[in-house]
Amino acid sequence: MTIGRPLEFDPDIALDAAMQLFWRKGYESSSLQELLSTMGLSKSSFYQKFNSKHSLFQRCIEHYRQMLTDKMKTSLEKNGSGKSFINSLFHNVAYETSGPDAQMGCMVMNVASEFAQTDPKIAQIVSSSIESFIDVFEIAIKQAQQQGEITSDKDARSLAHYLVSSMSGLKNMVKGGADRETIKRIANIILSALD
Amino acid sequence: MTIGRPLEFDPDIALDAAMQLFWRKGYESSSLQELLSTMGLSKSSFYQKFNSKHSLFQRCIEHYRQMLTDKMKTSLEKNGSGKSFINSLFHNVAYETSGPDAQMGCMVMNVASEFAQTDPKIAQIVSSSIESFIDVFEIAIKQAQQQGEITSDKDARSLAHYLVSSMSGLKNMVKGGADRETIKRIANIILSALD
DNA sequence: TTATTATGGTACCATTCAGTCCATAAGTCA
DNA sequence: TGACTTATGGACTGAATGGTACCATAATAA
Repeated sequence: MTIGRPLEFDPDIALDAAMQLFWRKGYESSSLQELLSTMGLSKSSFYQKFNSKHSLFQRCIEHYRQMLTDKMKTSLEKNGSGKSFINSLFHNVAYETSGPDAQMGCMVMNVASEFAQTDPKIAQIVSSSIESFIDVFEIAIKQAQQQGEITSDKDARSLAHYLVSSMSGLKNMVKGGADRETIKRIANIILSALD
Repeated sequence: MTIGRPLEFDPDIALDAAMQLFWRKGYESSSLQELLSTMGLSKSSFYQKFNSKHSLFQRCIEHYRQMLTDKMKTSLEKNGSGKSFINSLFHNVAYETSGPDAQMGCMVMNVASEFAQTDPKIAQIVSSSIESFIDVFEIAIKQAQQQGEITSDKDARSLAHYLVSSMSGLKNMVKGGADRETIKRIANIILSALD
């Protein structure tokens, strides 16, 4: 055991709460006050565990990357088929058009949009996070190719880039106010590139 | 002549300068001070001509919509071919990867990402702006279909939605740090949906 | 007990934010 | 000239920003 008074909060839970807020509102619009209340801790505790708003933000992006890639990988395993994993991923976007968690988009792309061009450190985290997403897609595509769901003459890496780009664009359309049916129609065209 | 002391600046030029800044940095990160210096006017003049930062912002989005749709329409006319217009539009994104004006993305999509979910008034402007872009793409597609460059069995409106979504995603990839060759490869896959 | 660390609270810091107010300058019209 | 109208520059305001310092107190381990 470490000496001294133990923490009264779970740093991981606090980090996750912060991530949710940053995801929803971005960096600038998430004030310290809001962070403290959603994380459920005082200013003292905050600055003791997380050095600053900015360093917390970086950790949140990493946390998001980890959470999302894990989620995708388990979903791929459960699904069995690489192709149907991809299909369901894109069609699920249609259900982000309404509800409490709607129009949040992808946190990494949100960050890229907010100030990837300004902050080199953040830009690097964003870039490597995108690479992680591409990697997962590539695994799914190669699996689909082995299963005969996608023709093997297509370059898996390029397709993976294409899917990340398309997913990002689709989520942008949701943010722009597109309705469910429109999203479904776009998703179908996107997915037709895999045939 | 109007009575009273004449304006010492051109409102249209000032508006365009403001748009450039908002485009580059978004709403929150564009401080009033920066706006004043790039627009080249004092605080008094600013608040006299443009009521507030927020109302100026709305006008800037409208201005962007107008500028971009005009640019696209003239480009379509000059190009003659609907298909080659679309092709060049997507391949030109590859050249936004470096340089001073790089990684600015589409202002409307940037705004959608920043706070379309927060501000209903802005959300409406964003939504109608996206519709305008879709309209232009639809014209280009129908023209290409008449010219036999795209098969007529495809629904032009859906394809237009798809192209806006794809363009948005592609620009996101640029912001995320993708290099020129990667963008070109993605663009080719996107455009293959039109074959 | 002693050492160590965490907590909540307060006060405070400099800076920045958008926005207001007023005296004055620069014009038009009579 | 002088009245009228609008534009301009600068000083000013009140609120909010992220961050620091300090405090008494509480909870653990050695």
